[in-house]
Amino acid sequence: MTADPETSLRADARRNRDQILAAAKSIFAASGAEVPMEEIARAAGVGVGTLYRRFPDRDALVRAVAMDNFERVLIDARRIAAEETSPWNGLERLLRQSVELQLVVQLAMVSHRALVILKGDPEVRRLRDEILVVLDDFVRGAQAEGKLRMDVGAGDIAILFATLLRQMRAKTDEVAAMAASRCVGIMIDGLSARPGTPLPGRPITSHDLDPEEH
Amino acid sequence: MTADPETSLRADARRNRDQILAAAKSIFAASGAEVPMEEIARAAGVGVGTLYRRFPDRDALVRAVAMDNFERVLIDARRIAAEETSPWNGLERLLRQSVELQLVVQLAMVSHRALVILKGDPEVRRLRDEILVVLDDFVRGAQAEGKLRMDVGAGDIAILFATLLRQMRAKTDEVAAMAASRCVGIMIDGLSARPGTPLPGRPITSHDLDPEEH
DNA sequence: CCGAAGCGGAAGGAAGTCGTCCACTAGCTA
DNA sequence: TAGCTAGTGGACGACTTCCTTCCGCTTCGG
Repeated sequence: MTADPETSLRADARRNRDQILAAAKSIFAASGAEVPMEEIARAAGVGVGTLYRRFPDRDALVRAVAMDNFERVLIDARRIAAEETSPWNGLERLLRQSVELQLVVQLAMVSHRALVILKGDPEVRRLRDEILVVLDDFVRGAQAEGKLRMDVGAGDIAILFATLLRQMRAKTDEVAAMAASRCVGIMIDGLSARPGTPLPGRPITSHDLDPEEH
Repeated sequence: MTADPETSLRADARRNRDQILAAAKSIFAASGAEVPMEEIARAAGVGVGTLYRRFPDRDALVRAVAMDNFERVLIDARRIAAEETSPWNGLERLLRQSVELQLVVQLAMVSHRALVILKGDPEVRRLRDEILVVLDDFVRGAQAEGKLRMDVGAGDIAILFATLLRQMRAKTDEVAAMAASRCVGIMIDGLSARPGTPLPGRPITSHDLDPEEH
């Protein structure tokens, strides 16, 4: 809409902007969208003033991070879908390289604050929906080839991962770092179609995650 | 030490105390140990003043909740261990009736605040260690009977579980309620010993969870 | 070399939480 | 039933934490 806010920035300003976005991304993923602005600024190696110059308030920052990240994941997911002939393998790949995906899920489905902020933005909304469509395809495909248990939906997977990965990366110590990927591994094995215990209730679909009423 | 602070309370006071403990327990489990005192008071149906009369500060409340809950879980775990001949079945039962267990894990291993508070109390510490011993027994036993995958330790299970269930019960809506038990089900299937993908790193033991340095 | 864009971080202000205090209520005892 | 005292609730001031603005100084780029 407006004449490309990302060009026509002085070189150093441009660099700072990118650093802020990267820092915010990693911190949001690890600790949710409510962390102090100053912490983000520090992680980006800039002052708060700089952050606020570039993003007028927290909402703007969250929106920018979401846009950037959603796009990236969507591209990734589509690339994987194109490369991988087995939907199950694709799903697995998607889940394992999960740092990016985690943020999507975090922002789009878990963090209440983020949800409210992003809900208003139709463009973000559109990206979110496209991602869910792709995820749904993976799920249905993997089930069709008999690799994914039949009694789960895309919503189950989203919830599982969002909850799992959250807080996991917050700790810096080496045990915690290992824990995250191990948990993902266990979950994947739990999801695979092998004789196990049936789950209670019904599959949770991506549709169930839509915020209808609050 | 002091002459039993739980007797010699007026009947209504006693009742209030119990309600506070129950409310705190359920709220701590769902949202961690940092929720406002007023929220706990409200949930218990009393005023803040009453809460503070019974528990001088937040630390005292956390300690009391932990003691109560740890004892309960320890008794439970031992009862299950005695009743169940298969350690794997015992472990599964323990994990499924998880509300109590979740709080233990939350308090003892995840919440940083709670950790600091409880660390000083040798009695709590002792209970915690006993629970970990019992859990370790379950894990080793289940592995010995070939039901539990060999590449996990008690720490893996604790982390997985704590992270999973946290935040899960916060939402009241019916989808979220279902999600929790479904996630536990998936996790259990992921833990069971069947051909799956090996996990990265090494098993995380209960020892790894001890807070050595901070 | 100069002007303007950009920078950091101190500081004002808003929001929320803690724990105290005191006027009032209700169990227990005689 | 009456009185004593333990118990109660919630308003309130101190404090903390976070948001955002503002301004003197720095750095880029022409």
